Amino acid sequence: MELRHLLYFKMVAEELHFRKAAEKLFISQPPLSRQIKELEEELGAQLFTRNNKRVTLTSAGIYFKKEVEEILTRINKTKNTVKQIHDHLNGEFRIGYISSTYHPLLMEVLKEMRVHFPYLSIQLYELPTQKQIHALEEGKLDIGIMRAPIASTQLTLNTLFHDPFIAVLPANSPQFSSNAALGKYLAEKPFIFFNRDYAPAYHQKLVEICNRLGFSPQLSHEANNVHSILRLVESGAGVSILPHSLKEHYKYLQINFADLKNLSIYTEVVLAYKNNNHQEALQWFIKRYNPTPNRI
Amino acid sequence: MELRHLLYFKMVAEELHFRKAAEKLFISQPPLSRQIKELEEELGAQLFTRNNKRVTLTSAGIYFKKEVEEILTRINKTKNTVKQIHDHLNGEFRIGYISSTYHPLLMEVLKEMRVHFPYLSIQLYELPTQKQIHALEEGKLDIGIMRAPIASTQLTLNTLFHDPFIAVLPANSPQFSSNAALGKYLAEKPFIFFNRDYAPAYHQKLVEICNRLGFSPQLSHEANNVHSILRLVESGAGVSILPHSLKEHYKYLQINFADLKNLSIYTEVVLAYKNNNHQEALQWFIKRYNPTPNRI
DNA sequence: TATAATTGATAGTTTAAAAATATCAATTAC
DNA sequence: GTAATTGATATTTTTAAACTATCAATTATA
Repeated sequence: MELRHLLYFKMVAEELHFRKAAEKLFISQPPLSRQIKELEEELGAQLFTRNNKRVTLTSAGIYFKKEVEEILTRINKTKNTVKQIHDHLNGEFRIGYISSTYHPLLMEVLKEMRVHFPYLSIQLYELPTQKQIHALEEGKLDIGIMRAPIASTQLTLNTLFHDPFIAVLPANSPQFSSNAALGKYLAEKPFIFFNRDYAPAYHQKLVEICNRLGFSPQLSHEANNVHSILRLVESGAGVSILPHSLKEHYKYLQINFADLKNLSIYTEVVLAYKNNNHQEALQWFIKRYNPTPNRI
Repeated sequence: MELRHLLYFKMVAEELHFRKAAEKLFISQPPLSRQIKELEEELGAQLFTRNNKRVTLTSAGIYFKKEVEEILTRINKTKNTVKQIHDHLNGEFRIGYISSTYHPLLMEVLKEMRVHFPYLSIQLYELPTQKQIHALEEGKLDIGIMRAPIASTQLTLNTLFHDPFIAVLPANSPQFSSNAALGKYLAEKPFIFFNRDYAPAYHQKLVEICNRLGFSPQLSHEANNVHSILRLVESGAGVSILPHSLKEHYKYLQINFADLKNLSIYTEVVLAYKNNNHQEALQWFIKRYNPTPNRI
């Protein structure tokens, strides 16, 4: 028995007409009759009754039809999945990340990943959260490192860590004994923000922090990149508030950091990927990529 | 793609060695390599890595192996079931019944059955309950009409009806106003019983009825067939107690019947067949054969 | 009722593809 | 460094699928 027999049988069972079935199968009628006969002989069961004018399924044939349909469906599904697994391991793997991602860890993980998946072309894209969400939904990214909240039912989220905030000040700034004193200082300086459209939720969070510190920020500069903001602060262009985890990665800059005490506002950094995506490289990345700095 | 490809793949995946696999498949190595290559091309996925000395499955191959094994198992199961359905419809159907079965109904059902299942050879066997149980368990009967109790975990039971008992007397017997009067009459007559070994539970029940009527029967004759018992009674050889339902079917005999009042002892008539037997003819018979005389 | 049309089966031929044989290059083991 | 072992390749042989032509049986229609 071969799949051909099953395929031919299915068509005859649907058409209940050898000539029509043969036509649909793009073969002539005699070989079809022959194949069905062979199948019946191998099974040791009659599948059709031929009244020389009317073809009908026997009980065995009815059962076989149901089974064959399921088997053929299963085979096709398997073929597709196998192709997917292959492509996922031999194609591209696109990672999105936000500018505030801790790069040394990511670079380390990528180095290992290239050894594990030698035929996979791994690509990095620095993108803001909103753009990552769309790219993930459209299948243009495989995984994204971004900030909550993520409003999408198509994506599965995986919390990496909760990050508190810290004030970023020029090198000549004084020390502050309280949030109030810090607030007073920040209120009088030009405030460097992330672009509102670029990261709306993040922007909103910063406004809330300022309010809690007792002031409304003077929105003087806008940037859409952590590095740019830090460079602006260093040059004395103003102050800002950024995720705490960055402090460790920018020690070489001539700036001061000032803790915000007892302020339970955090930014949540997550891994996001499309629901039901079980591709091997993705699963490997999720398992391996676990920065855990300042985890709460 | 053909089943051949799946079968060949499975063997190579198990052996991880083309020559050994080819040997086990009773073909030479080159065509095996060719078929696997064809399969990989059709799937668009590499299934094996060949390091010119070591064959291993890729991730896609590992997945495919699991699926192929399940698919091939499924196909084999389907083949067996189809054969079974065919054989059950084109082979024999053996029905066991006890002598007290109401024949006109059974004959009517069989007539219909032969129309419904024209290729089925339907065979009847009059057998006592115990022999039917063994025959069913051994697959020598497909269904049995018999009396409870049936002590077998291999059989599924289907109650047909509960039958009370009735006394069978010669034509010259008087009328009785009470069970006590009847008991007194029966006590003095030779009692015709079913053979004890032949139908032990039934025999036991009759003894209990006699006790309830206030006497111990004189076991003069034994028979193993309802018709024989009735003929013996008709000839004046003695009296007996039989299932009530028989009264309707032996009206032509020169005998009297005497009801046993308020005696809640019944014999249960059941259909019995092997557990998990879903053969079409059996299911049809169970559904159709439903005598319901004296149902309680 | 006779004739034409339609059905699946059969016979014989052609074609495609699976399998066999012989051999190769690459690797491993000793 | 040599022999043995591996899967791949080239070529031929064999198998079997598919084709064409035709048939007998049945049904529809005039």
